Amino acid sequence: MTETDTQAEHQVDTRVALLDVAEKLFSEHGIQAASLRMITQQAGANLAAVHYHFGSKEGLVKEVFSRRLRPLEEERLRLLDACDLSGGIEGTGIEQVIHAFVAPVIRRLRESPGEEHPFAQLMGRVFNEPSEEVKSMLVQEFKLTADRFLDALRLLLPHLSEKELMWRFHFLAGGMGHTLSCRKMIAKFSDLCAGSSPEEMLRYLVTFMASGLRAPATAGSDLQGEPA
Amino acid sequence: MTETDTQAEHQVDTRVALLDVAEKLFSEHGIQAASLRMITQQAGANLAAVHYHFGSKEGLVKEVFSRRLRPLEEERLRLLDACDLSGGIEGTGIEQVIHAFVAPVIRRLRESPGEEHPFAQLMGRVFNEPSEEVKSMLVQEFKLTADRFLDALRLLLPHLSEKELMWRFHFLAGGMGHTLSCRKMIAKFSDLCAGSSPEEMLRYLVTFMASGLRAPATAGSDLQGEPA
DNA sequence: GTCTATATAGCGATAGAC
DNA sequence: GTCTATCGCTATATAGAC
Repeated sequence: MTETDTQAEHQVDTRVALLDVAEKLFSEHGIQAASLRMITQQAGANLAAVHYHFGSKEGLVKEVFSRRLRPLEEERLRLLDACDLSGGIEGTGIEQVIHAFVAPVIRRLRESPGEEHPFAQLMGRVFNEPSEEVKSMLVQEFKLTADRFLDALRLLLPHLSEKELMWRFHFLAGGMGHTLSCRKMIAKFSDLCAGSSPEEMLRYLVTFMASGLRAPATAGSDLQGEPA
Repeated sequence: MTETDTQAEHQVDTRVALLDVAEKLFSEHGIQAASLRMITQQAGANLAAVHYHFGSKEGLVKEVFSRRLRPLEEERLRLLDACDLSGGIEGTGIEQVIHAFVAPVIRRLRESPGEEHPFAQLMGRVFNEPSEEVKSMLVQEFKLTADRFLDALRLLLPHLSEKELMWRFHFLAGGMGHTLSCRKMIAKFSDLCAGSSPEEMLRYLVTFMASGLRAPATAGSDLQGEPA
């Protein structure tokens, strides 16, 4: 290993180390609460390195997210393209679409075996915490994927109004997001959930959400099941 | 109105005003980002008033939550007691239980007509952002209600394993939490959702979740619908 | 109970040496 | 590219007058 190699590696390492540590600390303490001093210290870098590599804390935040989201959304769309939608509501197309949406997230959960993957928890935070600027970036990042998945679901569930279709998609996304990002808190409610592998949870999720999506359209005005 | 009345009211007003403004600013900017300076200024109170009334920022945070959660959980349990579970999976018991869980939240959304109710958005944050101390308080606060609802669902869905029952409850809670707390962000994805009233969303939610809960138990080992 | 003033500490950002 | 040193600002918390 030559001296220039070592230097070049150190440069890359600093940048990547900052992203890794930022991701971890953002997920543990929140974006606002994780200071650049904490991040650079744990990454073995200097405080000024953040501004050299990313310009500002905001720049670091954006790169933390897009580094993970870009390949994730790509994989989702690739799996969606492979789905067989010809069976309509009767076929397994709905299960396939749900799987295409959720599995790429689950797969990444498994990448850090034995531990929580920081980004999964961060994804849970992301919709509630960050600045308006980051929020807009995320909506933009998700909008394309969401529209493509909605197209697929519209094809499979033509009996639903556009509005109800949209809500059902958000029920799916919300149920997934909550269960993935709050695994530690869910574990506090029951040891059983704590003992579930991500794959096992995925199977339960697909069953539940597929059945929810297949439900008949909601009647216009009667409040179903409301106690007298 | 006597002078002592005015003084007494002012004291009460200060405390309540601090809670109201804190709730609003916590929901808008996050707990960490909402400073005591912002809160006391908007509440027309002095910076030191927070420490007089609540001891610390942490004390203020806890009271903001428990002030809303105590009556909310009470109402949920009251509605749960009124549910008719005798019909089993065939009856409307499932719809009634979901309604008992979600309606108290929806009703509070409607209390500030035309605006977002700050607490609904705050509830979305709550699972992801706050300190460990606040988190533990919340789990404790929710555990009793969760166990009671799980008892009801266990009665209605005896064919489910304890583990799958637990997960389905979290899918329900997550879907509800996400859609309620991220209404503004959901609106960015589609104008249709932005135009839905809370009551309309509740009907869609009950339809979807009831169907999800009623789904047959997941088979042990086959990954349903996974593309070949 | 409410106020002013201040103590103590941490923050993001930057200038400039190396 | 990395470092030290520091600026300017804000935070929570508290002491003490009224």
